[in-house]
Amino acid sequence: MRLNLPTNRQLQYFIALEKHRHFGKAAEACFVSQPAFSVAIQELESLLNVQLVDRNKKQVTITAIGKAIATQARLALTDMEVIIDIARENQQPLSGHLSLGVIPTIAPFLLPELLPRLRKSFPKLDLFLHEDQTERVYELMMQGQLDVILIALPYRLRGVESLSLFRDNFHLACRKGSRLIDPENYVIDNLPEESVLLLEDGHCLRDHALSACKIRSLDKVSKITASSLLTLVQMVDADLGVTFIPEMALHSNLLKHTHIITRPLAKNSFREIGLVWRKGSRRTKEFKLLAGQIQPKGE
Amino acid sequence: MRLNLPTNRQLQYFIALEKHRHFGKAAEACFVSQPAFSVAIQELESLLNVQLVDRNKKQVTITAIGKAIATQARLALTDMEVIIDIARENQQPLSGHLSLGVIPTIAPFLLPELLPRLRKSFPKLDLFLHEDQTERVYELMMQGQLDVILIALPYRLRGVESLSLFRDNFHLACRKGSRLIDPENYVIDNLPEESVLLLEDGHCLRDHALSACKIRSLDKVSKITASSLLTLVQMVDADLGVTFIPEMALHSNLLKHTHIITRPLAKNSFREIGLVWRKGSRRTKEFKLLAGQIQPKGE
DNA sequence: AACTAGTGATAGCTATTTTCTATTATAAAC
DNA sequence: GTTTATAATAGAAAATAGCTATCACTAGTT
Repeated sequence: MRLNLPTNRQLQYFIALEKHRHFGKAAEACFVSQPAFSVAIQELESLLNVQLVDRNKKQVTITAIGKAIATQARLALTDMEVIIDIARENQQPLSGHLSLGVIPTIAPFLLPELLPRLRKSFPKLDLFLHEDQTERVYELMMQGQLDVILIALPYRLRGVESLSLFRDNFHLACRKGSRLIDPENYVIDNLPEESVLLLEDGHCLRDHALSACKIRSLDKVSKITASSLLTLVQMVDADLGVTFIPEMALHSNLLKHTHIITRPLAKNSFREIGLVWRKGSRRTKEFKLLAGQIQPKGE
Repeated sequence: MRLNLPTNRQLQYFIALEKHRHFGKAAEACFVSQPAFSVAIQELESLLNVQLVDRNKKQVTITAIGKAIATQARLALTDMEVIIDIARENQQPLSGHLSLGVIPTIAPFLLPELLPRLRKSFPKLDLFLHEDQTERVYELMMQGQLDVILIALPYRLRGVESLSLFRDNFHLACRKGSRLIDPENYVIDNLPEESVLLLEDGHCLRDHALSACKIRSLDKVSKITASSLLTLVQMVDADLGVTFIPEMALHSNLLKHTHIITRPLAKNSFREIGLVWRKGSRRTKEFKLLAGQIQPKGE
């Protein structure tokens, strides 16, 4: 029989193990159970007839030969990926599978317009969407689960390249005739205590809004938070407070059937919408092309 | 999910297809059925979303992109093999799996002594033996089915390296008191017609013996042939003819309980025993070590 | 010493993937 | 117009990979 080669799976698992030095964690990173992972590592060891890891001590140690093999394994897997790249380069750009992460404060405002346009311009594109907060889509991207993410900047990210698409200005939003504020003539710092409503922690919009409105004291911020823009708007409509809404949301029907009015903030009160991908990704060209398709809404 | 890579299997199949330009033959070379093979190629095409082969015409043609991918695939598989090599280099030489091909006119005379010696010196060696004629073991070796072969030289081979181990002299063998020949004083060319018995075609011993005895005319050679040395000896014992026996066979019990006597031929009447492997094999060192273990019998 | 937490291995079962045999479809050759 | 050669398809069987639950071992703790 032909010489038995290690499988990609076994090598991927082993490389994960070398990185995490922990079976359980490496297994998790590979999205398999720990037993399945352990078995795969054992298979690899028995196939190569070599001990790759020391499990003697409390901690996992990769043997010397294990390290050498991990290095070569990375090479082999990279070669495999190059096969994919060659195949993809041969195709039209933006065709085939592409997984895009979008944060919840962008998705409902940009996607309804973007998706039909993409479908029309790139009919062979098989888009997979994942909506989650910045931290989560970033992690998924770095793990290779997502190809590219559409998020709001600034955001502290490492190992990425990004393209800034456009500014998204913040607007003050309050109920018409609010007892809290006169929208035509107000000073943030004169707002009553706890009258600024924001999204709950984890949403970058919370931080961006805070930074945009240049609030001095967190006392102005309500302890009550909303878990979605929709809820937030409902709270403002009930005059429980005021908030700051990104411009792209204004052109949606988020504020329809409410008594909320909005006023622009100062010109430098904005978040930036950006497309972000892993540094050195082989699909950079495609991402730039994709970026060109993403326009601020309603202009 | 993590980016799906092509499997080694798919790449191996595709490389075979690129070589044979024929689904059925490539499948056979991979030791799978044609449907399984076809399915694997289709899987690869669908995974890469690229057409690798043109099946339009009567003949299979690899597309341009297919050729590029085949090249990269060979790279990737070589990397995989290097993993195996690294693992093996780390082990003792002559340990783990080794498949050895031996021809039938050597195996019964050298192996009974060789195998116990190997088992003792290299207890971790897991030897797989295959006995067949030179042409066949050579083919199996070139296909990667066998690592190394033990055969008689000279033999026309391409793409191999070899190590000559020792000379194996031919001896005349005839029944004691044969009516055909006086073993103490004979001339080959005076032998009666069809009195030289040889193995059937395909056995290299037939050609080596013919060349060793320097026979002038094929008229001396019997039309009756034997398919094994044992049969040949029985025929000589029945005084149906004479033959030429390699020295290693004399020290076996092949001639026990027969009335056959043997006489050395001229000094330059010999075949050479050699160990042969694929050119550039990464296990060359081991093969040379193995060669050192193979001794002429009974000296 | 017994207990607990942490970690990797093992067992038994299920789901998925791969392969096989048999058959079909299609195009060229006689 | 049949025959031949070749690859694709269907459906069952076999092999592989995965999961949950559990065990076994080690190191600290009580």
